[in-house]
Amino acid sequence: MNPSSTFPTVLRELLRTHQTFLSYAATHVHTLNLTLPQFDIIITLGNTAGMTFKKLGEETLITKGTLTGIISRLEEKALVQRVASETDGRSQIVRLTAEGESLFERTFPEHLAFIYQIFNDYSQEDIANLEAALLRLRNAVNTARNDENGEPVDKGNDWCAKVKDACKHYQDASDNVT
Amino acid sequence: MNPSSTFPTVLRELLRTHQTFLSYAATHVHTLNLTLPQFDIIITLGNTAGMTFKKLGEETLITKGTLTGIISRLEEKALVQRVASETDGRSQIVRLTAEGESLFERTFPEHLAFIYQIFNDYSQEDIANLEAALLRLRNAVNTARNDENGEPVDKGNDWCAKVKDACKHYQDASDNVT
DNA sequence: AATAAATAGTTCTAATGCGTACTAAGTGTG
DNA sequence: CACACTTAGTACGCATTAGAACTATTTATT
Repeated sequence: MNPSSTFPTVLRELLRTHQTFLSYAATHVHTLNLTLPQFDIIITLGNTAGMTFKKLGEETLITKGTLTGIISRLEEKALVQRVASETDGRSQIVRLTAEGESLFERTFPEHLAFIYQIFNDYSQEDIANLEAALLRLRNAVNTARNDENGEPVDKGNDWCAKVKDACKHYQDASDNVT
Repeated sequence: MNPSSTFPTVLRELLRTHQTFLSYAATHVHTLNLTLPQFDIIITLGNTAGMTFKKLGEETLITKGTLTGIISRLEEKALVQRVASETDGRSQIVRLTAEGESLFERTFPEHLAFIYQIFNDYSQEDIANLEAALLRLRNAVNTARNDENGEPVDKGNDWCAKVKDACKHYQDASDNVT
């Protein structure tokens, strides 16, 4: 295959890296008898007076419908609790129980240490560059999405050729791996 | 917060970017009445004589247990079919039906075009660099995983200080967002 | 050849994950 | 005040997702 990267391969690498990282993080979290999203909630609520479902969902990237179930299961484990908001009758405040706080303080540094091993060979600059590259990609996706909704992007002949080229690379790649 | 990136923030950005991209890709795939994993299968089998479950799972990063269900649903839609392997009594070959081939040829270029809009402002070099950065991170995760299983990584005083520092940054970040 | 070990898929369970519909409560406009 | 409209969270359906247990088949070992 052509040595230069094509956009399908870089996106496949995004999925692969994401999955590999989650799998790694899970090996630690599962020793706590928690799922990854559950631990994410614990971490997010740690050192906090609690927050609404809406805010919690924004922080953890979990949709509200999914969040209801996760919080309920954490409530069954007595790690978090729902408290009615005093200022808004629609809102629930989710916060850690004493047991949840205790778990957070006991396991969070340990978890950070576990994760930190990934970056043994990274300098501060390396990390910053990686984050910038990811942010650029995310912004590019959002730009594409907005263009999709608004006026269509300019799709000249150049664009068509590039897509066909990328298509060819992609199919070459899937061909020679029998 | 400190302007330099910490490893929790870069990993959060990895999740965010991943999610944003999937969400974008889904807007197109859903117009085909397919889920993202289902379309991934179609793409992977396109221009191919078919492959075993094992290979298909490796290509698409889907575990075998999950794959069974996805293939069954695609079979119900008459887009793929299971064929017993002639060389190995345990193996099933999954391949596109004529209808599946047709769908692939009709929609794949269109899908690439949709995805390609993301990279409007990327040069070939930008893409290669991004892929390299992701690959490096993935390799770093795998290294950490192996170190975890083998002899423990050197955890001197330096390491401890870094974790505490990162911990502090992380908590600062979650504090100043109410 | 007999047995043990590994492999390929299926089945099953618990927990996301997303989207839609729904209820309750707040907000805005006339 | 009456009305539509928005918002916060829940309920539900469908499709993953990982992991463990299971069956059938192959491979390795003696």
